[in-house]
Amino acid sequence: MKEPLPKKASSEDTSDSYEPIKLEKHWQEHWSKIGLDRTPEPESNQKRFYALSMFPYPSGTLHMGHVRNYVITDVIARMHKMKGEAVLHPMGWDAFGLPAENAAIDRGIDPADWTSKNIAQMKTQLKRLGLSIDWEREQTTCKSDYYKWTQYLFLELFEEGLAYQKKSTVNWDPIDETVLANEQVDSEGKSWRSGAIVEKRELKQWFLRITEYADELLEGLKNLKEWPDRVKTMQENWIGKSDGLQIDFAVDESSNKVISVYTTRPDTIFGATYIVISHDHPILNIIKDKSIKSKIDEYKTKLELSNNGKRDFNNSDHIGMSVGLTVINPINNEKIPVWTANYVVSDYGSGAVMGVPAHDKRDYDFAEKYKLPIKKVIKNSNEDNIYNENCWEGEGVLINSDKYTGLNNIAAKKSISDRGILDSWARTKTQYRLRDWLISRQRYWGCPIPIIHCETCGKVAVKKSNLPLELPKSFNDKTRTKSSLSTFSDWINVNCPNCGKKAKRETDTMDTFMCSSWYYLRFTDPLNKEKPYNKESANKWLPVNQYVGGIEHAILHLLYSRFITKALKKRELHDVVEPFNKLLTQGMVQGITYKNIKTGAYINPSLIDNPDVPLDPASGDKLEIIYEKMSKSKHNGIDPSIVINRYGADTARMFILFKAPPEKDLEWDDADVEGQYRFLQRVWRLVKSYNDSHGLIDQSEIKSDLVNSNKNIKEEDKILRRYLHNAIKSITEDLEKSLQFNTAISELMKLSNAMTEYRTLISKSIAHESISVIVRMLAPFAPHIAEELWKEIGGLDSVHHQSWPNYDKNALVVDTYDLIIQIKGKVRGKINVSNKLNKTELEKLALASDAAKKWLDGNKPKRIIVVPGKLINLVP
RNA sequence: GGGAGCAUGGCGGAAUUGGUAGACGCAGCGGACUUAAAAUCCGUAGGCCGUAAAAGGCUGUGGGGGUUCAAGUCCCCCUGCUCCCA
Repeated sequence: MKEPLPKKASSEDTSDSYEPIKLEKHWQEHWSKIGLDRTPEPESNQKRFYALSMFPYPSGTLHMGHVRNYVITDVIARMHKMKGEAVLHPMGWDAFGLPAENAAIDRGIDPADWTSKNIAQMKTQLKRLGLSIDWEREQTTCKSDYYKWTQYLFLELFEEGLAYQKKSTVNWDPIDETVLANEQVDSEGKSWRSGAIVEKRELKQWFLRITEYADELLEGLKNLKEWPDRVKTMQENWIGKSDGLQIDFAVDESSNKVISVYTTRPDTIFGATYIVISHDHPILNIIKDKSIKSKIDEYKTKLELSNNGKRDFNNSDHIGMSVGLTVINPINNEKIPVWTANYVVSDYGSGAVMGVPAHDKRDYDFAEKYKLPIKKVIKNSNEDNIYNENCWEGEGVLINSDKYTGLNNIAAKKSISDRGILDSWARTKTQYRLRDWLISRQRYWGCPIPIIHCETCGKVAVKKSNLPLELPKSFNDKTRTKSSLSTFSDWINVNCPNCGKKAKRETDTMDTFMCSSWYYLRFTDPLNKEKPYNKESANKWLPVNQYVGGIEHAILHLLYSRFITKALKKRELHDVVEPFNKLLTQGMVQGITYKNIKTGAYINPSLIDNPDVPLDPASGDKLEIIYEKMSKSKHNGIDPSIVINRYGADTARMFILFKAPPEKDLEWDDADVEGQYRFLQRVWRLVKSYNDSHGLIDQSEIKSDLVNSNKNIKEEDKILRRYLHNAIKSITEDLEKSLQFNTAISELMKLSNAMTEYRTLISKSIAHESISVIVRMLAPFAPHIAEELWKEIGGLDSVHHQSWPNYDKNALVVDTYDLIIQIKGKVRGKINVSNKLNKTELEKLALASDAAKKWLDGNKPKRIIVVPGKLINLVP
């Protein structure tokens, strides 16, 4: 950050210069007083618009990513308000979660206090941005007036059979000491939060049956026309639908037992040289041989100790053993051995697969390692693909496959399936990659699961009338060694609501994604004391018209929310099918970063003498200048408050919108911020000079955009009106359709430049029209300066209560234009022509032009293409 | 390994979806104002050739090929980067 802006020269009249800090404070106070941002009760015929940003985790400080997110939503919300729509633009806090708990443990304070302090701080920072948020609808997920309803909705799911507890192998995060859902473990087997390698543990956990909605969630993607394809593809892959076949292999040692394997490649069945089952497959129980049994136990221990948390199966590190059983391949009665291996897990498919090493990479790796036979059954028809010819996963013609030999593998797939189904050793099965959503967390700072475990009655729901089930207080009791509800014995021990006998409360809390998967519903009816929300309110406002947030939630939050919406619809709590109609995933805000390539160290910019040739102050090494996501450890963060203190919120807003299209990463650059500040100053001076030359506007001139027309006005007026109405047209499209704020602002700049140029040349009425329009169009982007200028030009009421301008089609019409003359596709000249000329007339003029004379050498063109309004191409 | 996307001046980025490439801004350069600087205003600007200066020409959207009167935009191949899935 450079030195503070220089003070204005004392000779200047201070009342006349742009002082953003003072002005913004004044208007924010005023708006708050008049309740400008309250959500209106929509009139019956009024269009409704729900604008929503993903609500933040209250970490305590606002960062630039937040600023970008909320400013984007704010511009959209403000514009729709001006269009006369009833706008809902709320904000809340995703306030449960581990950072609060960890901070609280470190400092011996209550996470609730830590959180509310952070919220207060961030709210102050947010308010300085001048966001048109209706704070009366604020929600905080860790407050009991919110989590009461999270619990209520959990019970709805419980009643529907969508919430259940089961023992299973789960992802255990050893740093955060809690389990994680599959979505929350990355491809390297690391926790999305702590980054620790996740371990596998057998634990009893609560799940939500999201798999029951797998197909609906997949199908629903097709209707989300205004979601980025990228996000839809990610969800589609995550759900991972596959149509396959379940094939029974009879166990040779036990006449009435079969192992059912799941496969999408029945065409390779003749290549099966072994069967692989998961380590906990039920068939293992039939093994009598003690030495094999003890070996299997040894293997299981090894599996647990290997700490191989990598998700399910990976190409490397396959381990396994033969379990001493034999099965019969139903297609050819061949006997093949049964193995167990860590690349097969019990909760996917049937926990068993057939090993076809010649045509499956994982099977191939495993067979190589354990010297199992490899049998090719499909010939690679693609001659080019000679690499790794031992394992061919593509298409081809069957070989070594009895009567199916010679068939194309697609056809073979069908006939083998048909045969299996007919002989009843196979049936079709649709399989999903998606697993049920694990929502249990063994931590204190979360929403308690409202279930009581009774020895007689089993799992009993807390009565809805007894909600909220509040978290126990006195968190910082020094006697506790673990930060989990299981240590609060007073709280745990209760009487069963059913039979009255002694019982215990569930001590798991819910995944915070549960809290955030329904907040958009609560915003529609935020103060309801009887229900989570009123059905009519939800139906009235949802789906969210514009949702804005980071791409990192492409799967997690967005998939969970879609599921919850569908599940609650089934409970008839609303009629909403999809929660978010249009989605914008904004890019990161990156800061300039100085990195020493040799040591990998990030250098604090304050230690660098010459930013153009940065050197490591410790070693003298040349540093690399890169842009990376802002973070403390990289010393590249820019604090929004500092920027606002220096330039004001309007400049910060303008910069962040102008610098890059919203979905792209944005590089913070102080020099560009200055540029936006200068632009606002130019507009400021422009308005003053219009006032001086043309006087104040009259309110009646604003009521209708069409007070002026193009009839009987002078040429300069026509030209400026054309600029003006072109700007209205493209800015409106940018904000309504393409969400291109950068080009919208550049249109504002062009308009401002033209208005400066034509200032003294135009009539008063055109001056008034253009000045009123530019101030109104500036309002969503830079609300404070626009409000001040609105007052300045003589506007009544608030600029934010004015209507968004409509463009006048007639103003866009040009009388003459430059027709481009191309010879053989190259631009060789242009002629000014009337827009009334038809193709033949244009042709005639073009042929007579200097360019044509020069480049055609008197020859007649063979071909002439005329694009009226654009160009003419003469092809000799 | 599979899939998706991207590649435009010194920089961020535009380009009506096949029709004047480089809008708008930043940085730069030249000038005005000023004792000077800042701020502000005006001008200039893809590259190369050409000219005293112009005029003018050639070339140009990662590289190569193709379709078309016309390609940043469509098709094929290659290179590089990013993301997702293994």
